[in-house]
Amino acid sequence: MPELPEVETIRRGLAEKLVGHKILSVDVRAPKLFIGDAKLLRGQIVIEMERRAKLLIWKLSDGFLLTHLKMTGQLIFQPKNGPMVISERTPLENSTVNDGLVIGGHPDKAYGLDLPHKHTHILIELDNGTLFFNDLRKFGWLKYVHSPSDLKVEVAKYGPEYTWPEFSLEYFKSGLAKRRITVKQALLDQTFIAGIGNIYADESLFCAKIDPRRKANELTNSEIKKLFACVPEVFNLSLSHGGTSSQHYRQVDGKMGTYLDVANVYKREGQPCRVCGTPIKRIKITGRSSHFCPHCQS
DNA sequence: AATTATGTTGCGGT
DNA sequence: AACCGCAACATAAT
Repeated sequence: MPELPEVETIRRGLAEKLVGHKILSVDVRAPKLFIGDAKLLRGQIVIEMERRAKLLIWKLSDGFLLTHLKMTGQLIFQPKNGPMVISERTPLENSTVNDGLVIGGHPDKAYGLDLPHKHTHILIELDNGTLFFNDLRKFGWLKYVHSPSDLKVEVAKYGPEYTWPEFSLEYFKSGLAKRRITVKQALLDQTFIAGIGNIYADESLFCAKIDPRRKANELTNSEIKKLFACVPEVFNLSLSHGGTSSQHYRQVDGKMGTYLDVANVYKREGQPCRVCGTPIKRIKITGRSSHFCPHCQS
């Protein structure tokens, strides 16, 4: 899925396009993916767009719309009378690339943004355009809740955001000390820190020069300190690149994120480490790919 | 054909 | 009781 930098990039895009606009209608084609009564969204104004962990929170004139994109969810906005935009992982036949956008190309591909397509499950029509929720694997969802206390329940499980004062070195240290799992698994735990997924766990551990297989409770103080600084550093770098378009992630306007251009380890198996030249290794840690430099992170 | 994919959750075991 | 590992969810690309 989109991790924190991707969801935050989407949040900024949605805020720019949707805040102040009115929802005219909602078309739910896959009922399982909308929890609550979609009809209640009709006529509501989008007041504010927020994010908690990897969850998007739309503040509406009456209630909240929550969206979780999980692994392959997309939210793509096409303004009224706007251009037909198709974005593909690789440019398609008969398409032209312009500033990260791919225009034209094959209309039937799963990743195409000639919308709606077979993986478009929910359409939200607003007064200034249409938002398409596409999700190849159908793990993602939208949920309407009415009251602030309902919203509170939804976000109660998440650990601190990396920007919060609650995310202190002391908190980080004591959290790691009580976990007997690998440091990689600890970073992925949303109840410990909000927003890290597979990409940024690997990238943060490279930044801190820590082997992902190390036990969380066996890290030295100086390693913990380094990792504590690396998490914000990596997040902020990715945000400045609009996130990572590894496969399905797209910005709200269909553009890809370009963090992969500067990633040190993620998806770089066999390629030379940017620091020492040693080939990057990929191993499994509890079922998930983990990329690291065997020389720098030993 | 088997493996892989940006995530979370619920179940059973320790 | 808290913690941990793993299957499950659904679909396509390689």
